[in-house]
Amino acid sequence: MNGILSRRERKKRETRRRLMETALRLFREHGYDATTVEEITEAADVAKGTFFNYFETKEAVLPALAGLRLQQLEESLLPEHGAPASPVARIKLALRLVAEDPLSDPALTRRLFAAGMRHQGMRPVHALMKLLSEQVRQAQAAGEIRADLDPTYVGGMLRALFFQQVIVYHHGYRPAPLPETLDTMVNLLLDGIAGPNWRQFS
Amino acid sequence: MNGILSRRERKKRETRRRLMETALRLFREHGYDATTVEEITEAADVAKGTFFNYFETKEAVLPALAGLRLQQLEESLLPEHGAPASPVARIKLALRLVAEDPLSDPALTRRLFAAGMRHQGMRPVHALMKLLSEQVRQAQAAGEIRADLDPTYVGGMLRALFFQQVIVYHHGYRPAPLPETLDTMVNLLLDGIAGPNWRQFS
DNA sequence: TGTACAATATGACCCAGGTCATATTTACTC
DNA sequence: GAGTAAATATGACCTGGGTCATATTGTACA
Repeated sequence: MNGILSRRERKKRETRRRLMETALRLFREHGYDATTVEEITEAADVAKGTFFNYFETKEAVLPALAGLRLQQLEESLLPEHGAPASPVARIKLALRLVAEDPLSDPALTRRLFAAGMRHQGMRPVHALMKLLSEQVRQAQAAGEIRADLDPTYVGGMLRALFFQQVIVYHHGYRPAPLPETLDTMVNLLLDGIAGPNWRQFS
Repeated sequence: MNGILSRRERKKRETRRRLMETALRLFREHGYDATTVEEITEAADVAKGTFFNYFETKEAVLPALAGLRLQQLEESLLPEHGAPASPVARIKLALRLVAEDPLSDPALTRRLFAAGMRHQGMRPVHALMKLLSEQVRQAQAAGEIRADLDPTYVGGMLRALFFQQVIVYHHGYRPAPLPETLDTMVNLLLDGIAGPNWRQFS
């Protein structure tokens, strides 16, 4: 044994890492659809079948990639790293950072989102939702968000609205630069969209 | 000519209708993935290639089917047909009806949503969004929703949250029956999720 | 070092979605 | 009806995702 990991474990991780890295590179170079699994494995110097030992489907690489990015992102949300004191501000920051990530080009974002829904799995419950839920929890503790709501529920809302926003933006609906529209979206969710006559009915 | 339509036009519509109907039946009988395009065309008594004269991809049938349903649904939202006077109540009603539609079984809903995102098209801008936007417009006119918002924008939010809700529900997150959770969701969007300390920061 | 077992890698193969050159049908004109 | 051009139907074919029986590699233990 070398270090704490067996040779097997080291090779496994290395192969997985190489596959993910290669896939991302090729996706960005030639587009998601134009990149075949065989091209990925060829470039990563393994056989085609090996790919499916590491990922259930071609689409499944995307959540894995996103997971990595979010792990890094999670750190920049720690107060020690200069993140805002207000949890809500941190949520806005997180959304802005995710939207700016190179992984978030139009095609990949759509695919990533679709992959997050597809399959009755949703098992690695898209990492973004977990991250957002945690920030929501903190926002509730700070009294910035109503405490009677399930953080997971609100995290899910934020995630859904985020993707809606980003996808629509990439489709040409651009009342303002993306970061601003994301902030607006969060504010809207906080303040609500009710008009003066709402509650007269209910 | 018979009626106002040429034989060609009649046959075309009939074939399209038969394909959609057959597809829906088979999807519901055997599931979306388990149903092949060839099975659909076989059952509809046309050649496989014909399918792709009518729909760009297998997935593309779903938006087409949804469009039909929504057309019917749109009528039940007219005041003449006993719909509530409050536009917001009509929005809630619409969401409940869509969720109850047989087309909205778990697998198909996910697929339908994914199809709505996929392809840089999004051209038949998912009919649900159009329907919701229109109701939002009316709600704004009635003062139930803030008038300074773009109805399309709010319609998009509602659509995104609706799907999030339905999918999560089908995944086992069920604090209450689906119709109730949908109402709650709309109320939450109306009232906002801000806590007592919000605005102290901004 | 040898041997037995488990984990991982491999690529031939299968299958279903999607394409396309060709055949058939419809519409229109003389 | 014959001729012709356009619309539509067709199914052989291609492609790439995903499977699986088999081969290879790593590990454990004597």
